[in-house]
Amino acid sequence: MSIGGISQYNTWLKKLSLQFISEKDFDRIDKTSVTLKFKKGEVILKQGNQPTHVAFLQSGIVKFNFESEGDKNTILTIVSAPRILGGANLFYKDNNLFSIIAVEECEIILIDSDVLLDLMSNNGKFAVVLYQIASDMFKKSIFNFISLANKQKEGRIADIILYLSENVYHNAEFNLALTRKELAEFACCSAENVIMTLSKWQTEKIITMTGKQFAIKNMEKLKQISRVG
Amino acid sequence: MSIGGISQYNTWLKKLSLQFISEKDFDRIDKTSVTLKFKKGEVILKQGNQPTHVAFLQSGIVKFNFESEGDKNTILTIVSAPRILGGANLFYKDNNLFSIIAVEECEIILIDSDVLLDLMSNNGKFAVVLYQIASDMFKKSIFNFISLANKQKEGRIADIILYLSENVYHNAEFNLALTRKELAEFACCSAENVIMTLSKWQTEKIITMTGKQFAIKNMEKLKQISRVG
DNA sequence: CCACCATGATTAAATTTTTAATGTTTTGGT
DNA sequence: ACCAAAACATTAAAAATTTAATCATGGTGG
Repeated sequence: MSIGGISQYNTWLKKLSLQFISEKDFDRIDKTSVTLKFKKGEVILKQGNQPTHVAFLQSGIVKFNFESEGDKNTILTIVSAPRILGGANLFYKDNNLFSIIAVEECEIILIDSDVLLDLMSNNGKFAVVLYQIASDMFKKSIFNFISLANKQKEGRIADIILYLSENVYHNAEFNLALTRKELAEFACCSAENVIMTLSKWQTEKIITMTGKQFAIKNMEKLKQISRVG
Repeated sequence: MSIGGISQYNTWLKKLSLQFISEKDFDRIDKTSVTLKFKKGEVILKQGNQPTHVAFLQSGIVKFNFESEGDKNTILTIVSAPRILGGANLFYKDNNLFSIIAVEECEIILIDSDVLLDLMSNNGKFAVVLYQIASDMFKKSIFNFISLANKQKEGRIADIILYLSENVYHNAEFNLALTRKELAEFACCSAENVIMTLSKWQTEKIITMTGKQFAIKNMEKLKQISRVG
């Protein structure tokens, strides 16, 4: 677990920030930030804790996990670097609504909320751009919600596979870091449903799976399943 | 349908805004705004349209309605005045993700997006406060999502009844403006499920219904149903 | 190196939820 | 006030989904 400032990296965040704030202001972020490494399964931000930092995902993939009574988990979304995390209750005194957990090895930059809030307050353009990023995350969560509400099992599983391909791995072939159980928590169905559906799709040559290696072979068909629901 | 500026009203919006921006800047909003009245069922912002305005709900109740293929509707949320609407894709070039429809007579103030965006860009504190309002709406939508994902029929129906009581009508007794079908679209189940469940609860003395008049008689029990799912 | 545990896979039974069919009541427009 | 349309209500059958039971496999730690 390494500790240090941001400036050692030529980060997406730095580039973004310097379009709106001065080098001097960015130094304030830099000096109050900490860089950490997380292994698969480690909790980055814990549900119920008081948020004091905004997390920036420098590399890796994380899941937003909501734990309800009786060890029941729901994965709200899965995102890959580069990404600002914790935008949901960013600058809220409220406790974290969900945990953020590493799905594969991650580098995280923790930024002091108060420093960032102060910079936003003094720079409207910077605030607006962060607002737009949060809006975009909100928009994606609306799509999840709609998929869940309107589609059944197969449509939902198709949706999360397409989501992972398009928004996380940026490729039709990828090394899936998630277990079937996690896919089920993401698609909001039982692990059996995921297993059965994926097996079926493999025999229908829509996808291929070898171990963790995953490939969408018939994108059109998968999108059709998503549309039909 | 009346047309005019905002300043005729001593609005929540005006009070909020003047904490952060000058009277002169507020005049810019005022001069480019339009006030409209909508009757029950009328569409305020239409799904798929290009957003050019941010809507402020001055009075009344609206639903966020997503229409999917085959006339299937999902109600994402229901909100009452005073409230900023359209925060989801506020300042986005994207088309509206959903329609906003009056559930009962509403007064709406349409504010030019570009004017508001310009004021935010020049006033970080104003931008931050609008960011926080959008965050709060996001948070509520997360709760909807989680309810939908984790609970079945009865838990979900309990959740929307509690939501309406707490967040829309602010009372355990209210004159419900929604039909059973709309309740079903909100709880994501069939109208039959809503009717059956509400009837059952009435015989169990958890609620009473006489026409549109609705009363929660056993709040503890209803909350327990929500918890158990 | 072997036992054990997590993961993946398959099936049948139980449960939940939707669909369809039907009738009654309420509401809104003329 | 009357009529048609919408909303409300109930039931049974059909479909979807979860639960439970069972087993194979592969990686990990003692």
